[in-house]
Amino acid sequence: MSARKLTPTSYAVLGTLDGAPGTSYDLVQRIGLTIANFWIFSHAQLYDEPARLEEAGYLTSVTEEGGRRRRTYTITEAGRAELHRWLHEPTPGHTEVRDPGLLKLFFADMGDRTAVAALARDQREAHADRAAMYTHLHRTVASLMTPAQAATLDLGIRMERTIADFWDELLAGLGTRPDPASERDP
Amino acid sequence: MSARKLTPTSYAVLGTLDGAPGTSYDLVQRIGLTIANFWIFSHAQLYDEPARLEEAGYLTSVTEEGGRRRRTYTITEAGRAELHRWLHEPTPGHTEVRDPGLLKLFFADMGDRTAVAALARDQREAHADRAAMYTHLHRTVASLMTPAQAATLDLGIRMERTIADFWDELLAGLGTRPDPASERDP
DNA sequence: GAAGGCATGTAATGAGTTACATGATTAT
DNA sequence: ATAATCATGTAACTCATTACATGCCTTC
Repeated sequence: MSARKLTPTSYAVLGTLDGAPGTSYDLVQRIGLTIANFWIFSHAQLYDEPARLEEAGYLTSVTEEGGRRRRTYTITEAGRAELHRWLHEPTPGHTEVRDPGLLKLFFADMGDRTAVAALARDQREAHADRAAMYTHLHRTVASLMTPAQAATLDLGIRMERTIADFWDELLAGLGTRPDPASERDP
Repeated sequence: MSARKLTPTSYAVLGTLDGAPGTSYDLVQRIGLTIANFWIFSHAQLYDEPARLEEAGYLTSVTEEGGRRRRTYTITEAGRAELHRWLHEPTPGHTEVRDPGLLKLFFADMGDRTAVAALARDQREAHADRAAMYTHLHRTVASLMTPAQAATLDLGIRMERTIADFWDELLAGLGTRPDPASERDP
């Protein structure tokens, strides 16, 4: 029950367990379908973090007797209180857009047309695909989400579109003719 | 000179030192003004990582004799080769948008109008400010950047606007009149 | 010539990733 | 009944963050 500063990981776990208890594997599933779209937590983190939160008194767990000895976590009152405290406190920290493609662009030599164009094409496709995927998700499962969850997905769509457009325009700006080496559309 | 997988941090350092040698402090400055806008590396990382890169043969360093014993790093041929290899290799991994505000929204109870509205207002301001700041930066120092660097900044502006708009619309959707300090709904 | 801040670095701790390991379940 | 895959967890390692420590330079 030692004090420690909670991280975004902690709140992702607390928030996910609020409302329904679950095992680490459940967390992997629930978070994988939702939060992981914008903030990735590795599988192992979702095993470590609940253990820490239990140690801190924000969760309790029961371990299955037989077989796999699955551990199911439940949020405590203290956990719920901490979650709500966090929800109401001012939000510090700025948005990081950790995008490997963007990092590459930063160091790219615009003179190297082919390399930049290849990067731009890849990124455009990847982000357009993601935008489409989210849009589909939004249409199919929005009804199962809370309005707030649907809203985050909406932002996800907007951002992917913004990024896809950016690469698309960058590509156009390169004066790229359909490129000999590896083109798609006419 | 042991092999190891390089991380984005590694490439940020290699890329920044390509063209001009520098100390860790120089890295802090150069990266702080540019890359840190979308991908933050802590001060200590920029001391640790060059040491690792030297160990791996991608950098060499000379240490000042007197006083502070400053260590200046220079990229090696191997380092440059690795940087270029990376620049030309396909880019895996998807964009993470690590935004504490967004994480909060995900768990927010839309019924709690005041809390959501407060969050939305804060975020809208913060992102609008950032968009303005980047725009200013772009106008004033774009000429000092490579076109690729200016392009990343351009994306930064677009993203911040997208996010600011999102919060703005969310706020409007809550049926919020201009707000006297903290009201509830009619 | 003392105070305050910028420059420079390290140590301790904590978090995150990768790799490994194995138990259940399903499909063939 | 075997292979394949899903579910579950831990261990080892690498990275990142925070805190600390101190040197140097400016300014008053």
